[in-house]
Amino acid sequence: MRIGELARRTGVSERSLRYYETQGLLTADRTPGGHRDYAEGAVDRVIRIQEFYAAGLCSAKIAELLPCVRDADGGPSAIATPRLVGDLSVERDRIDRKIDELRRSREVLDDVIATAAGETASGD
Amino acid sequence: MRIGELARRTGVSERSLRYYETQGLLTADRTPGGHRDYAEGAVDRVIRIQEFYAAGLCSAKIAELLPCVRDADGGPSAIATPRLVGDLSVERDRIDRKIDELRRSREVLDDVIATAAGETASGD
DNA sequence: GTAAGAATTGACACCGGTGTCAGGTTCAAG
DNA sequence: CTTGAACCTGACACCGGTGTCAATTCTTAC
Repeated sequence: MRIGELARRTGVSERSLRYYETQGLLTADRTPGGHRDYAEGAVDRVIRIQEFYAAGLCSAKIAELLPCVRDADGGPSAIATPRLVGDLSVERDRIDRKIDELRRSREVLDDVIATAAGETASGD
Repeated sequence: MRIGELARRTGVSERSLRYYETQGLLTADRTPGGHRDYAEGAVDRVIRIQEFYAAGLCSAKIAELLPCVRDADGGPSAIATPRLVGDLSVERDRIDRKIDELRRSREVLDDVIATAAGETASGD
């Protein structure tokens, strides 16, 4: 598929898709004229990339990590090197802490929202 | 307490503490010479601010939100306006989605790490 | 062949919290 | 006093994924 369709199907801008390619996260065949031609699996891959970005990983880490991830299409996946495993463990711990932080903030927001709702309802 | 101590106790840089003040997130008395003098509650407040930042809220939203948060010292808290409640609900939903994303990424990382560990252990 | 839509590369800018440096002032201990 | 640590303000820069514009080129349907 072409970049426009991939952008539409993933909700990711064409700009970002091209950027991913420069970062070694995403590959595409080329038409004789030079237009990118993506495989079907690119959709899942792009979504995964976005998740990793959202998790706070940088392009370089994602580039190392992606080959080790079992895809939906079950291709053979690489085995992470000990160094990468160490890095990923650090990231995982960071993510765990981040989730806790988010949960705390979420609860505070909920509390503020609930309090306002209560005041509105009872009117005192 | 002085800014140095607050920075040490919260793990937040002096630079950031001063920045928070410009954003209306944190106040401090001043010594006759102009040095900041923080109340004891500043520690909790700074930690809360950091959590909100980590949750993806911008300074302006945090500034609106903070007065409505019930502090540990139980001072009277303001009631969020309907507009703010709307904004916060949007933020809360965003945080919920983010937590889900983080969880997914965390599982993938765990999988990669576990796979590598298994290969290392069995050696095949 | 031609026109319109889609894609290409390249460059510049943004966001916004934080790091850091400079030059000057205040504080506290001797 | 004096001295060194701590603090003050102001300014500049960064990060790094993304938005956006410009000038070309490719594709496709008529």
